[in-house]
Amino acid sequence: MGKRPTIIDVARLAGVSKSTAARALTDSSDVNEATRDKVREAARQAGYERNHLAVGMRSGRSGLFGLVIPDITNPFWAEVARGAQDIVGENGASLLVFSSDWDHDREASHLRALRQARVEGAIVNPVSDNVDDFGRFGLPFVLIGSSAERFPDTPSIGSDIAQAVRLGLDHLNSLGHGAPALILGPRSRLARARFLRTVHEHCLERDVDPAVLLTEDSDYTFEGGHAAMQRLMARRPVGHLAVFCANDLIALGALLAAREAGRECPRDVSILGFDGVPAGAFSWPALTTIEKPARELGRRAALALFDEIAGRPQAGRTYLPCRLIERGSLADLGAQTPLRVAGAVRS
Amino acid sequence: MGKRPTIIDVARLAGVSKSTAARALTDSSDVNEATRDKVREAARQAGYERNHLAVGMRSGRSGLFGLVIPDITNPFWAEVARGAQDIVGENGASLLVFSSDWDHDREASHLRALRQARVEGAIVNPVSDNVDDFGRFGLPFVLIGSSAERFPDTPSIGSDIAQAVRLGLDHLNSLGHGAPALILGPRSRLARARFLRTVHEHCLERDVDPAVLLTEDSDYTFEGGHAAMQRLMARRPVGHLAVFCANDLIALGALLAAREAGRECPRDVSILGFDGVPAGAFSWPALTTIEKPARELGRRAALALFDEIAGRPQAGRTYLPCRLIERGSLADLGAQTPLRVAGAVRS
DNA sequence: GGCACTTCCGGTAACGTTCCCGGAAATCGC
DNA sequence: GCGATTTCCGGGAACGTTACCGGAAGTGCC
Repeated sequence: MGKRPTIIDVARLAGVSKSTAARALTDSSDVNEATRDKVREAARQAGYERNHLAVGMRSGRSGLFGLVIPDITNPFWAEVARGAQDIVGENGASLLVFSSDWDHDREASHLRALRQARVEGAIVNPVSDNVDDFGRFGLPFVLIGSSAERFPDTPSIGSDIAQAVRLGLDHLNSLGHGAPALILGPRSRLARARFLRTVHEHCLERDVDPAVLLTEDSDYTFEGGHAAMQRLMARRPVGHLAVFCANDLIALGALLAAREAGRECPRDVSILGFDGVPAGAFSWPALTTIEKPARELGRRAALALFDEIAGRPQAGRTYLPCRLIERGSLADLGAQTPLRVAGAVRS
Repeated sequence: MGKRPTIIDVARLAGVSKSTAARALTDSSDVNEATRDKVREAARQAGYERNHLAVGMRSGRSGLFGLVIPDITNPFWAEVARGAQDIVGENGASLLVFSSDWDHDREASHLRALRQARVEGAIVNPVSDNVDDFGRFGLPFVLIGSSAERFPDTPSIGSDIAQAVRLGLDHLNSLGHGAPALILGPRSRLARARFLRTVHEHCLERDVDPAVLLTEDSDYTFEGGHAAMQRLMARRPVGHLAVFCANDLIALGALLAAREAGRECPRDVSILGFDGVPAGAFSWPALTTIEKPARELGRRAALALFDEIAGRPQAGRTYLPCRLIERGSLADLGAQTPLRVAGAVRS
């Protein structure tokens, strides 16, 4: 339980000055091979481990990085965290992880903690304008997630929602579905607007009137999806109903609502999710979905951060492509006239 | 992009010495109210934020804590992380989070990083004997999870597997099931032994011969559970089959296997999980399971760590009780003679 | 053998903070 | 109004590390 050995102890043990010990323990070339070995052996013997607090103090580089996400418990963000963790770790640094719960004050407090810990940089999913303060301190940071779009001037990484929506729509079309019904997120969310806009564009490109689109609002939860699907089915009681959900939780809720209503998936309804959460693989039927590259998002954010610190300025925003995961929740309607609104009564 | 203001800048701005500024900014009483306000105002104006690196250096308290878990991507461990994060945050400190991937070398490297960062303490799910080294450095730490049982001398927190198993068994009994079939984890795992032992005890207490127990080995994965359930059904092709699975992923795999075999749950088979993963709530039928108090585990581990640091020595091992979550995967066989082996052919 | 040059090493300062100590001023007791 | 006490503040050192500077040997060359 004695104090931890310092470089001075090592130097004494090796019979050299602390300067020489420091040189030997770093990669400095100004040191004799023999003395380097002697110092290394002394360090090993003393159980010496470099004090990063002191290093950070002297060099200004703490070896610490920060990550502020809404909730580490959310599988998407956990993947992001893992990706960032891996890259940061590969560079010999450590990651401080915080959960903001989408709360302004919590975020502010976490950002302050990060600054006080003298992190070398941070990855943040912004929930407010706190990040502006952050930049003002001259701290390098990279934004992540769809909410980062509000800050076009700072480097950020996100999944390519437009590409993802097109991917889903095209896949639905190829299976013989027309423009699907939509269960969207809350009107306040940026991602919702982008989602909807892309669907509209996709419709127009195919001469489908977007006004014919069937949409319901939800709140990104299982229960919300469940309720929205019930409303949807009430509006389209007959015919095959294809639904494109704004996330997987909604889709899972919709799946339950359909089954409760006696509408079997994928026979009577087709449900397409968006996210790629693990739970989607275990549902019945397993959920066909569009997977956001969560871990890669975290990796790329960390990589961008290192680039920025190294003086390689980053582009405004990078979009990473999403991937379709075909499982069992979509019906193959065969070669059938597409471009019709799903569930529309054919006269 | 200028340098960050130091306490000396604040002192100069307030027209006092840095000693006085330091006193004013901490909770020291040896300072006049007026000058304290003056310093506080100067600090605010300068945008001063205490440098925790320097504080840690001087005081030996870095304000940093470590968490080493197998995988932050695993929902159980994410919950643990969240619990620890919350408690650490409430105490004004920050948490360094690492994923070991159950790998010896990665764990060793993460523990070294923690020591070099001069964390004040760590919470570790041990995958090897690396933690022994850790203790030797005099660093306070708390173990977490079932693998911590190998270290009876160091404080650790885990879920009460024996209580959980009894809870499941009793519940099954109350629903008219006899001793259920078991899908267990790998033979190398400690948790498996404890699980099996408790089932045996439970049987003996009720004059059931444990030899009659139907068991299959698995590997804690969805695919493993799927395969094990197929073997189980081949051994008991008729009658209601109740299965107690060692974790939820296994249970979800078993659910799929049953459905594929045309055995409907909960009509023909009853499946009980163990863990409380989110995916269990979204399956069909939703999985009845025994929930480990993951977040509370993380909270209690952090609390125990603070206690230990504060000089309040911790007990060897603490077991936290698990909770039954009733959903839809268990049949109610009614008041029927219990204590029979589920699925056994009645002659 | 003298000079320039390289190689290697030790001393010192600095990073930003807090703690200890001593001293000046103010207050108190009589 | 004078010593004793309290209140408040400044100076200096220390935490562990690395960067810089200067110097002492050793080497090569003519």
